[in-house]
Formats: sequence, C-alpha cells, structure tokens
Amino acid sequence: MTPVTASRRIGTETSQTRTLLLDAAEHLMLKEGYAAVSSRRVAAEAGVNPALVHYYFRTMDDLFLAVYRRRAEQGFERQEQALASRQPLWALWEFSRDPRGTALMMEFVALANHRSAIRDEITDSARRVRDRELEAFAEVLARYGIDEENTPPVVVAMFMSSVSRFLVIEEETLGLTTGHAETVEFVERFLTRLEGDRIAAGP
Amino acid sequence: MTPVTASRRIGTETSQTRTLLLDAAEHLMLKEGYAAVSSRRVAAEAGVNPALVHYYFRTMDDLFLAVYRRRAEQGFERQEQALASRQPLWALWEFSRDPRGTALMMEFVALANHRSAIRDEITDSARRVRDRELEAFAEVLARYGIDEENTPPVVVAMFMSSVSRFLVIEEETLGLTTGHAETVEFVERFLTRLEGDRIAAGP
DNA sequence: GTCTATACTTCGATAGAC
DNA sequence: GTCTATCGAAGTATAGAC
Repeated sequence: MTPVTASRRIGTETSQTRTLLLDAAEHLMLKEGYAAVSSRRVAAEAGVNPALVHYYFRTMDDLFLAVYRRRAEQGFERQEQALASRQPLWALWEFSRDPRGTALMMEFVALANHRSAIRDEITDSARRVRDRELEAFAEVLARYGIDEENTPPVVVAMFMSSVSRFLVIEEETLGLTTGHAETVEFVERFLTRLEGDRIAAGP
Repeated sequence: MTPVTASRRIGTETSQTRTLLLDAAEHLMLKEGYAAVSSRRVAAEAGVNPALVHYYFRTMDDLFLAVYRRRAEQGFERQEQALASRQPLWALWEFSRDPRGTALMMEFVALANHRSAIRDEITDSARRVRDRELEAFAEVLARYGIDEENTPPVVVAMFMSSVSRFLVIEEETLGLTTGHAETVEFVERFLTRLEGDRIAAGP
C-alpha cells in the first residue's frame, strides 16, 4: 500500500500504537478543539514518543483524515442499523442527537474550511449519508401512508437533521436550552404518531 | 476604562488602526478559519506592524471578543429591523440565510469549545437573540391567526433557525446541496401563506 | 502611536541511532 | 518500532527607542 514515491517508512494500519494515536487525537479534538491537535500533544495524550506520530502518519492532515474515516465508517454502520430497525425514524432521531457525533462533526467542518483534503472527504461522506437518508425517508414515509405532497419526505429528513444537530450544538457547546424542550416534544409527537412510542434505545 | 491593575498601555477604541485590525481578523477568520488568526498574520493582513496588535488588544482572546461583539451588535440591529418590517418572518428567514453571518458564527462556536471567555460571550448574545425571536414569533403568529396548539410559535422559530443555518453550512463549507431546493421551497411556501410573496429584499 | 528587538514557547517534520 | 536530537518556522507577548 505504501506509495513507491515516498521515501520515508510508514507504520502498518493494524498497529496498536496507531490506534492509540487515533484515540488520543479524537479525544483531544473533542476536549479542546482541532487547534489543540499537534503531534506533540497527541503523543503525550497517547503516552508515546512524539516522533511516532510522523512514523504512522506522514502529515497531520493524514492523521485528521484517519480519525475522520474511522468515525465515518462507524456512522455508516449505525445509520444502516437504524434504518433496519423496527422504528427507523426514532432510531435516526436518537442517533443524530448523540452529542459525541455532532461535536466531532462540527470540529471537522470547521477544519474543512481551510483544508481542502479534509473538505473533500467530508463532502463525500456527507453526500453518501444524505442520499441514503433521503432514499430511506421516501420509502418509510410512503409505508406509513404520509401524503407526499403536503409532507415531502425530503423535507422531513432535512428538518430532522437540521434540528437535531442545532439543538445538540446549542446544548453542548453553549449550554443554551431555551425553546429546546418544546421542539423535541413536537418532533417526538410526530414520531409517535408514525411509529408509536419509542420502544428501546440502543447506546 | 483601562483597568488600573494593567501596567501596559492600550490604544483607544476609536482608533482607525484598531478598526483595521478588527477588519483583518474577521476577514482572516472567514477565509481561513480561526486558527489562522495570529497576531502576525492579522497585522500583515491589515498592513501594520505586528506589535500593534498587542498594543490595541492585550491578548488574542481580547481581539476575538472585540470582533465578535462588533458583529453581535450589528446582528441585534438587523434582527430589530427585520422584526419591524412589513414581512418579519420573510426578513428573518433571509437574514439567517446570509452566508457571512453563519460562517463567522460557526467559527466562533468552534472557538468557544475551548475558550471559556468566548463561550460565555456567545451564550449571552445567543440567548438574547433567541429570547427576542421567540417573543416576536409568538406575537406575529398570533396576529396571523395560527393555531398555537398545532403550530407552536417556539417550534416554528427553532425550525427556521436550524434549517437556515444547516443549509448555509452545507452549501458554503461543503458544497453539498442535495435536498436543499425542496426544503427552501417548503419553508417559503409557508412564509408566502402567512405574509404573501416576498416584496423587497435588503442587501 | 508606531517601530525594532528580543525572550520564550510550540509547532511540523526529519535524520539516524538503537 | 521506538527513541534522541535537531532544524527552521511560526506563535504570544513584552520592553523600550523613536
């Protein structure tokens, strides 16, 4: 896999140290923002020698990309699980209200503002998630007998995505909750009307 | 205004150089993200000597706060203008879809994640905007004869805020537009039902 | 108000010993 | 695979001349 043009050595993807570094970078990013993710700080957080960061990741961008890809892969899986469950809309709603995912995503979007390699990666995966989501909403809402003219599945999907993320950011980052309870209640009444009361929530 | 405890000199708030530095910092923040805002780069962007940054702003946090406060003040004014206009909901919708405001806000929220002084300032102003917004929506929707039970003004306000910002971030930062047109159309059909076709848009 | 000069810190990245 | 050592660049902040 290692490109022939690169002269320097690169560690294997199965290395335990590499995983330690990814965990440390993600943790730092959540705790102090992407600007705090430097090779030295990541190494300190992981408890390994700073030079190892550049042994496993050629550049810091490579490290950021690896952190992102790992999470994105997990996101795809959780989306599929949600869609395959008995209450797909409830499951998606709960998934997108998970604070950890949104906080990390916000850091990456901020980072994407001035790092094109990261922006491209995020755009690709966001589009993939969106396409799958829109497809699923169309199918599910049709099954529930929702009138497509008055309540377009695309719009329901976009509303739910927007609102969940907006609420999480305000709550977690700013500690602002004005108007949140009423909004959550409104959405969940809608979900209950379609899928009944929420049965079980997976972590 | 200058605290007695601070030994170092601080420039006046009316200085032209100070304004140049604020403009430069804001521009850099929009173009390359908050991490690009260093004293040297701000000075270069403003075309002045780097030492002047610390003459006008004791720390970089002070600079960030000054940039934020200037914009927030402008935001309050534009909100009041929107609410006082003949089509307040249309005006608010267009205001919150202005890309510049949202992009800058996102940078500040990301910055707030690990700088408590900035988080406190943002939380305060966000709460102020929200309170005013909720108050206005309650009054305006009642005037339009909207049933408060089925369509709670708080929820309408939160939905419009969430959706507008979400769309802007996806469009501007990621270049992702899937599902956007349908969503905008849905919201604007709602606005048209209440306030008629949009008459005039501000700059 | 504006400048030069400077102290000190942290960063990304690499070379080469072990 | 891991370490020490190091280069050069960039950062914050301050002192003091002009």
